[in-house]
Amino acid sequence: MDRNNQAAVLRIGELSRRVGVSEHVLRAWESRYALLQPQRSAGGYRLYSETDQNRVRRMQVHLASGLAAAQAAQAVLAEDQRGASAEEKLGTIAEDQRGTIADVVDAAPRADLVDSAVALAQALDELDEPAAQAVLDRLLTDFTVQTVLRDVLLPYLDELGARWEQGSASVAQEHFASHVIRGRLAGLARGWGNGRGPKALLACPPDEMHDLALIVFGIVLNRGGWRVEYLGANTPMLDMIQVTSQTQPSLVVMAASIPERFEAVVSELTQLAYLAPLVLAGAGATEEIAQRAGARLITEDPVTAAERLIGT
Amino acid sequence: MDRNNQAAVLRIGELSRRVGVSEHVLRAWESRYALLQPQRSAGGYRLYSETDQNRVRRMQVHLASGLAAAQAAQAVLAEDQRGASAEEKLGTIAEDQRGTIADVVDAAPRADLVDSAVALAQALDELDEPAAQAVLDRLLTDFTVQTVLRDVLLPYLDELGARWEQGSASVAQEHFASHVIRGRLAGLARGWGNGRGPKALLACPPDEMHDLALIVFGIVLNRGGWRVEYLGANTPMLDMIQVTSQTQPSLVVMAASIPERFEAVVSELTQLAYLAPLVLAGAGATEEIAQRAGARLITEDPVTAAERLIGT
DNA sequence: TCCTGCTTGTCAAGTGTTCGTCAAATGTTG
DNA sequence: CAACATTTGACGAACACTTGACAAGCAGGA
Repeated sequence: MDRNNQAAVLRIGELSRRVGVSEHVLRAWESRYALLQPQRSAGGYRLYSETDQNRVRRMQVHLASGLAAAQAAQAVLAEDQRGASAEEKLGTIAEDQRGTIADVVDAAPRADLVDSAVALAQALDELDEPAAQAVLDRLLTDFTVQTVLRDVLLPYLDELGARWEQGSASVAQEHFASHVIRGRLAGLARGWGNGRGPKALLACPPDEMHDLALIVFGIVLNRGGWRVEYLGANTPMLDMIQVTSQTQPSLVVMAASIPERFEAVVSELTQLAYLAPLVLAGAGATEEIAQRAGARLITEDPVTAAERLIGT
Repeated sequence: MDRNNQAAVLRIGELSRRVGVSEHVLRAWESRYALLQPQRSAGGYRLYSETDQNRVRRMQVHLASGLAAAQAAQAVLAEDQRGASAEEKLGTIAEDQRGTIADVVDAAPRADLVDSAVALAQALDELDEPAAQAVLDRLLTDFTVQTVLRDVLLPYLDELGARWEQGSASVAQEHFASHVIRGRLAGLARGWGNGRGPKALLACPPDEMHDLALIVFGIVLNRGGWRVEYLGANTPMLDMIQVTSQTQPSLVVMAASIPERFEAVVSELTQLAYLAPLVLAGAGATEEIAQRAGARLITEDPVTAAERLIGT
């Protein structure tokens, strides 16, 4: 609604910086596929709006999912035709919901998954919570939790992280998306301490703030019958050691996004590995550190790793 | 309000010094983009007001975010057009603040509430997630959401914070409790961007990490029909300003636990207050800062404050 | 297997625009 | 009188535009 009549204020250089696509390519996409139709300044400079920025983002999603440029652009334009505004999007999705009641295991075709992934990325980028929740509702009725986590949420988080590093995602977008996703994950995690299966203790080492993938791991583990005890991001090693010796979990999992987080506490990790089987995970987990600490290593994505652990 | 008819007293040199923009550039922005329309002294000297100074500041914000000068100026002027309406709304909100306490009907006797609060604290302290969830389930069926938030969760969080400061709560306990509570709150917050009521933008200033009370505030606001847009802890002021000017909320609420968080960004808060009615909340919100920033103040607990705002 | 043709990202050259900066000559303030 | 401002006009670096071409990658066919 409020977002419809947007000011066209971005010149090509800035847009290029924000989305990480070269100016040449932006112009090529415009002339070859009519992906963008920027306004022009008095002197003939292209002026892009937020909508244009968004189109480019969706273009990138499609490219990443393997489409050729021409088809990716076509898909973006087709999406726009179906209703660019978030409100309309929500309506469309709501209507669609009566069709498929989801025959247990991923009955819906793969294409729907990609569509939804794109719609989710768009809604989150636009800070549109209702649309994002609607897409997530849809996903969780149409597909298994594992599929949604592995093929939609984790890839989106990776992509967001990458955009964040290159400066093309704003802090606001990152916070907003994290909050929405964290909320959904919390819902899936509810009661994961319950049950009679083996118990896993999950946490991130000091200064590590990214715990979403670890929560995903815990959720899948729990669905396989495990009990989960969760201490979250940035947990002091002293607490880890105390809690471990107190509650005696069958497994301790620590995740970090960069090796430095583990390296800073190798000696404590070693102690911890004495108290319970220890697994290091995340992009920060290296063979070398695991060996030094006497721990095991997880290199796959959290969902696959957890499934392996529960023997599915 | 007091911003409309301001004394125009700054000569160009002084303004230049204050905002760190050369006199040449100030004149260029005036002639090229009509960013400023200073009054003139008898002899033809430019005389600027606080409003002009503010405009320059916002111009700088947009430049810093990568816009070209012409577009940055265009954005500032567009904001001004809407700024007026935001001022009016602030008056409306002030009127709505008549006192109504609304102790809604709670089915179960008060004693049960206290019992449950104690049981919850115990379960959380013992890292017993199933027990904590069970108590929360019970509470939420027996009492209103508002009551649970105001009389159980918020007091527990306060107490935990206090124990934390004096060192009698472990990091593990603090993390665990935060995670469980955050998960429940996220469930209650689901879909809070939905609806047709006025929209509130919620966030914490840079370096402020405690956002649970702010989420509580948003939940109660949403139950009163408001839409909530949530950016969470540690949000850069640049993002606040951008999102505010983009989405035009009826109200912006920022919360911090200590005054330093606000002090560090007073000038940005002032800019923000110009874009939309601004409210400061939390233990860090002081009368003095609110006045300097041109913001309002919330001193009560989040639940009561939100109820007041929605006129319950 | 090689060839062919299409797609798509990249580059260059030459021209035009934007915007901060500067200078010169003149006037105002206190 | 010193310090401060005014206007006009112009300059150059950074930025952007268009046109046209080129090469890597990849499909399909002989």
